[in-house]
Amino acid sequence: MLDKTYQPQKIEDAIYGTWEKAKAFAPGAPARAGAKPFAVVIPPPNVTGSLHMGHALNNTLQDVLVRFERMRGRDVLWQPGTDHAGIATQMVVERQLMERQEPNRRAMGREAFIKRVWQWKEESGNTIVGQLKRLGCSCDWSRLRFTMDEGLSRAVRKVFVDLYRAGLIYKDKRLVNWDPELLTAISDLEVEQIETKGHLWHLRYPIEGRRFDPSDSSTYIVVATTRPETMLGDTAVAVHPDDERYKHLVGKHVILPLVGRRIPIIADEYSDPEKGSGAVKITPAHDFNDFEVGKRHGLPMINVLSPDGKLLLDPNPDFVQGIEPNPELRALILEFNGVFRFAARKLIVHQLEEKGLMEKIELHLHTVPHGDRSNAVIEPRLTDQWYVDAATLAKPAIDAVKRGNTTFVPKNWETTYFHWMQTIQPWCISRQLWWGHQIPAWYGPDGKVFVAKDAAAAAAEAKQHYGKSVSLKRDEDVLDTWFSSALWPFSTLGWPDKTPELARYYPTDVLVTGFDIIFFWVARMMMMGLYVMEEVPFRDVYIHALVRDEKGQKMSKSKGNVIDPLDLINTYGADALRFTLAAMAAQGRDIKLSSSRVEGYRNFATKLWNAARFAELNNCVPRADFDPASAKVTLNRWILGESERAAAAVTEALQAFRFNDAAGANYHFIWHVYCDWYLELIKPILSGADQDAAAETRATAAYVLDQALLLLHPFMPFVTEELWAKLAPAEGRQSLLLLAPWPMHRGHENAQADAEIGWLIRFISEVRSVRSEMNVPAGAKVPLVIAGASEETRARASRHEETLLRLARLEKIEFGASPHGAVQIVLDEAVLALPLAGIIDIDAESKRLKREIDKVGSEIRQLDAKLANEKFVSRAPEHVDEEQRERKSEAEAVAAKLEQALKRLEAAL
RNA sequence: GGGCGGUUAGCUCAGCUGGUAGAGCACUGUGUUCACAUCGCAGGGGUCACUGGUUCGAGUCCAGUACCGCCCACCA
Repeated sequence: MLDKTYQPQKIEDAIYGTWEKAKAFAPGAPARAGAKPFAVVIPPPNVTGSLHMGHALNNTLQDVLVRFERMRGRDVLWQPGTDHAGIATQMVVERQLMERQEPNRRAMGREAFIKRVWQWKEESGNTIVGQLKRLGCSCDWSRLRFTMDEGLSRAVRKVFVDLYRAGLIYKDKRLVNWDPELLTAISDLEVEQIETKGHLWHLRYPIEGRRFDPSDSSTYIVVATTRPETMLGDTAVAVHPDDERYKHLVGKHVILPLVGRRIPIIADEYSDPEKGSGAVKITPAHDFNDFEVGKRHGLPMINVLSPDGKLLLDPNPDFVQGIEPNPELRALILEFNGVFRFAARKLIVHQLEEKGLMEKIELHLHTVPHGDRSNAVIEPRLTDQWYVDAATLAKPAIDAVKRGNTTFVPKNWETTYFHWMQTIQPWCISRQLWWGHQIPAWYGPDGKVFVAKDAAAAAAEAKQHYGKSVSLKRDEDVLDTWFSSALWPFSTLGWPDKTPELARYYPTDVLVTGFDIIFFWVARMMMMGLYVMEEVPFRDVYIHALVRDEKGQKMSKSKGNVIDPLDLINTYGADALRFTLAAMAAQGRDIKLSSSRVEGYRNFATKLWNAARFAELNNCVPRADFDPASAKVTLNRWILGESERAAAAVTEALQAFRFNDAAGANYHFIWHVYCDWYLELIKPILSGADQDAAAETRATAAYVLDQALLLLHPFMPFVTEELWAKLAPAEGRQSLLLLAPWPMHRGHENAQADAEIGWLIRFISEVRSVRSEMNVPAGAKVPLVIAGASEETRARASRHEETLLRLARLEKIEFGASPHGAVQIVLDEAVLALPLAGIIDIDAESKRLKREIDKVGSEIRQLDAKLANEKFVSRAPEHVDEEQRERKSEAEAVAAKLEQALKRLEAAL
């Protein structure tokens, strides 16, 4: 016996255990040897992570697709795994060390630290795997991979070496985005531009050879800057070549304040006469634009900041270029050195003000680059780093999407993809971290680099190069986490080995991911997949929304607005959460999740549960010998057709990634068709005298419930699997629902049955509606007279008499003339009359009829206008025209009947 | 500065290729009929942001306007 209500907590774990025990998620079952493969790689969550709403959405959608295709007979591989998430993980462990007051990373040394991270990973790294299971994900966990597994690491090294040899990875000294807190370079994508209220300082740079006088503007040139502290590294002032204000100064020099360095005034088109003062200070070592200007003009590049963002003025020839070191300068260096960059800003502004070198200070709104992990202000910094020639790799990746080898859903994301790929910059892949794939590059005594798959290979190369064995030093840096993620679709399948899985499941079928990582991940998988495998990594990319809170805010711990999916699972069950997310997946950009929605779908699961309970109580058991095509009872023929239509709708929607439509079709069919109507309508049959009809109905009810479980399973796997098992299964029926075959179209629709049951439903609805409107007590049974009934109506009414009596709460049904003082309902050709004189208010009924007449009347007027319009008649397609005419004649018939009804009523007065 | 998206019932949102505006929640009335009160039945509520255009016909296509949001970009 089923419990009275569905309690997900009681069964979910057990159900999942059953699936795992049956190894039901594993691909390659003998039964599917000839089947077409269907492969999906999971976007690997960070090992540091726990399940958040974004994961819940992402993995629900994948699981829906995967379960759908598995049921459709495909040989499904859903490849799971986790990502080592370099910076994030390293930060977590470092924080842990700090909290426990243990020696920090540097104190314990690289080897010990990495060991510690691994230890942490083993202990708590896979919590998210358990959480994905709670969500119901049917990944093949036996194939769980981690980006730092030996196999995947080997793939990383091989790709690095191959790209290096092809000239597509190279080392370069240029400005990078430097995070002064994490002490590493980061890629452009990891920089967030944050709008900040700042200042624009207008500095006076004295012109060489003219005695500086604050009141004489010809003795100096004004430069505007948002970063006065970098002036210590200035090596030029640039003006636009066509700027008449400054033309005469080009070629002259200024004396850099405080420092005393002599720097040129140069003409460069980078300088924008509209901005600031029109003259701009050039600091090639601390600004991306200035770096380019510096290269064009051969300017020195003077670094004035330490890696951690403190002033660092080395009194070496670089810094003092063009000046003799002098006591004053030495004093300045002593004062400035080691001052943190923001304090240095104040210090320098103050000193300039004192010397009359500050023209003015304006408030200024501008964007300031921040590290997305540390949130520290990023410093452009001149360093040696490794780069991927992304522009070259991007070309085939662009073409593949243009040719349609990979398709984005929704399509408009392709625009975003193209735009970024076409303007792609070199990808900085080295990170000054410890946790990650150490770069397979070794340096000889003279600094020559040897890139090889391992130390031995590098040593061999070096030996050949130097003619003797030398000791090599390995590059200390690790690779950007996304480098290994980019290989995910093939590295998880065993590449570089030629595994059977690689041959069978690459390219994968669909990638499901959020739009926030199109650049980070999707684009890079495209580039690497095409380069390494010479084939796109996936055919479709389904881009889903971000989940936000009820107010549309991005969920974040600091805002405290995080909804934990596990809380929702605990309260409402995994099925309810999954169904909610699928039902809301249509939204283009974001999903505002509210728990009332989840609660509503929990109720839906309960509804289904109770429908199953009804089936159980009424002995509706699936029968192996039941043939839907042989059903005779109209009601059964109708629901079989409805079931077919629902199956078609769900199938079609899922094929088109229209998750919300698929969920909606299920919801509507199960609740509003099967429960609201079918189960109510069959009650009289089940308790009726016709044993054959009752038996057929029991079998049909069970069969259609099975169909519903099948169709709903991808969305609500737990409750459906549980019910599948509990409803005494028919022989030969697949014992696990998740492996059962998806409903196929068999053509059970029957127009006659649809018409008859449609009539029945309208009959009941109309009577109920009028009863309610007329305030007829719900419990009161009233007689009903059908006037003007056709033969068909008479037949239908007698066939369904018991049902009508029960559901419309009627005392009896008679045929004849509409009695006086009755409430009258127009139903097709007939009039349903409820003789309620004495119970109801004749006046109110008269008003009701008049309202109805008005409504139909205005519809007729509208249709008339349309049909009288010559243009409509001549230009609208025939079927539309016909439809309108038909609608009009129907409306006119109804109007006539209503008029008659009103007359009869008034006659009674 | 570019690009993209949003504006539909009190709230959160559906509405694919243009042809009588939908769902969930909330609300109102009513009901303890033997699956379900996590429920049933009935109902109220929308000039689909605004302006113009295309069309026989526009929530749906086009142009523009106004707010809101996101992404990208080196703007001193």
